[in-house]
Amino acid sequence: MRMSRLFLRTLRDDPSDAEVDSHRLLVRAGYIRKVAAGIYSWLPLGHRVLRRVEQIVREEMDAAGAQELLLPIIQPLELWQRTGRDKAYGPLMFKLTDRKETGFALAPTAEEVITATVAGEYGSYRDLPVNLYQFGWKYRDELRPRFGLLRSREFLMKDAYSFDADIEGLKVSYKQMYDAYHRVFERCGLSFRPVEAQAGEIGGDVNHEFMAVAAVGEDDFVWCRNCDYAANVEAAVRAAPAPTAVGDGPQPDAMAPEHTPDLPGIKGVAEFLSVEPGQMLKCIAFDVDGEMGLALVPGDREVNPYALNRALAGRKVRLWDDADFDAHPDVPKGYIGPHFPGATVRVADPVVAVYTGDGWVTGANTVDHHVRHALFGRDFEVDSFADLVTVVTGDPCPRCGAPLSVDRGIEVGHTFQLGTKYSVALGAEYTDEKGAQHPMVMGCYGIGVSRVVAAVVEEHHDDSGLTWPAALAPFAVHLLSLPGKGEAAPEVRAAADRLYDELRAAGVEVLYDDRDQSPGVKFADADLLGMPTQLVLGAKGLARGVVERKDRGSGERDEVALDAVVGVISGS
RNA sequence: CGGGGAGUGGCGCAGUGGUAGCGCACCUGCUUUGGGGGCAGGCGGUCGGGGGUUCAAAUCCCCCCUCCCCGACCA
Repeated sequence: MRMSRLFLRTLRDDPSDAEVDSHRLLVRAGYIRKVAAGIYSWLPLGHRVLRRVEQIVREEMDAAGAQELLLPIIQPLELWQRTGRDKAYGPLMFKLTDRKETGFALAPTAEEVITATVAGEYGSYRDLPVNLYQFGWKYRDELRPRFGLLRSREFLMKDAYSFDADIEGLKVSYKQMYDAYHRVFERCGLSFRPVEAQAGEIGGDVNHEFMAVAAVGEDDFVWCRNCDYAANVEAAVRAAPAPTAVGDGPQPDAMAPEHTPDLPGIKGVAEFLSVEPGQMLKCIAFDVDGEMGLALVPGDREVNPYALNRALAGRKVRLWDDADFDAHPDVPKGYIGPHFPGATVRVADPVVAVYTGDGWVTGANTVDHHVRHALFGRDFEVDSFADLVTVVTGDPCPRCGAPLSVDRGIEVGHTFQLGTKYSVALGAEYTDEKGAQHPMVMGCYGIGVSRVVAAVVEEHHDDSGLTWPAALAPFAVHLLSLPGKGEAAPEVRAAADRLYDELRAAGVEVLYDDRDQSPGVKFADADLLGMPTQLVLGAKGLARGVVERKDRGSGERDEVALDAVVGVISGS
């Protein structure tokens, strides 16, 4: 492509509304333009990158045995009502009506359509398994679109759906997708981890989010650098310390009340009483089926609500908020102790039972008072122990014991074992060998194709601009001609034209800067646009029969003989 | 939706009641040519929209819209 003809305008200044590097650079380099909040146009260079990611995903999906199809973006609302998800999504869906007032939605995802489609075609165990996928624009009216392509209202998603006869089949289909995802993100040049995620309302046993490690990511996730353990913060656990029995060692003094005026916070009390926050016992009130419960954790830790829910499986658990405290003026917020008489359920982190020699500093159940020397087994009891705390960096890995890390990540893909929720609701059933009817067992698998582009930029850029991995670059080579105005100018121009033609004839995709611009402009644009290899042909080089080559990523330069460069670049 | 901020030419910005400006980009000419050169000339803006105050509004008042940030939310 000749740059003189390319639809491109680079910006010298950063766009004022871009907060993150991927957004800033993709706009500045002329890859995308904003049309509305969270809605972008993909200009020619950006479009080529998007198509590259798409093609990588397509190849891996096909290799994994999935079949590509294309589902509609406009979907009848009636279909969503049959699964109840019109309400679950609510205002997140873009809705519209046709001239007959029939309701439609712009696809936020496609479980309903694909399940209805399969239900209409297949009905025998002989048909299964089948895995279908598409690349489709998805629409979600996010409360707050932000970070450019990272959280947009319109985005390109690869969504795949597997249909199996039973759970065992689903697990096979799931593994194929899981492995394919690894290959996709490796080929895209991302540093990523699949993390075990909290099973959401969709249900299903296994659920992975593929997180690209990035400081601007919106999700925290926990992972072990020593083994393969990785998990969403909500689902993450740590190796729990073993409780030691009461009475190991000398008993501390009896509980001693201390006056701690106007100090409802852990930090203030710890300073006031000259103890570490970790020596304090935090008692968090929650509601469980209308009863009051207490979650007991060390003062320097946070209660993980999801872990609390797991600990009380089967019961409805909700942490108290301000309204609950307002409704119970007898409960001394900020001064609750583990022995608070109003609580009927007590769940403690295992650390609470560990003998500390001096007991815990905790609330005295009276406003403005705390106590010292609260001892588990003597001064208070609990109903059960559970791993309740939110994991932090340095906690021991539950599998190998090595220190865990908590990092930010961008969710570039997810895989779900769905089960039969959609097949039951939409009648996707099959007849088995004996003539009995069963709902198909489904999985769904998404990759945010446009989000991958942004995630790759977050990982592959520098101060000067983009530094594309070869697999995603719009062009493999950026050829710059520097003819100058000297006598050699026509020769340089002709030699660059010839090189451009020869490279293309050899199958190399090349962006050719044939513009009548100063060298500085061409260099700056080449670095900004970020093709992996730059070839510079100027008068001096031509006189010596060489082209200068620069590797954009490393910045390394060398010279290649003009008559050898096509072979070197094309690898032939 | 709550809180904060901003809408002035394609991009970045200045302009607090009195003739709409600057840099970049774009066009013309000259000059320069290995890291966003210089000189000269030029095109381009109902100052987000509507209403109001005033002799006079980008500027003050009211309403609305859009965009950005923090939060809540998020398969």
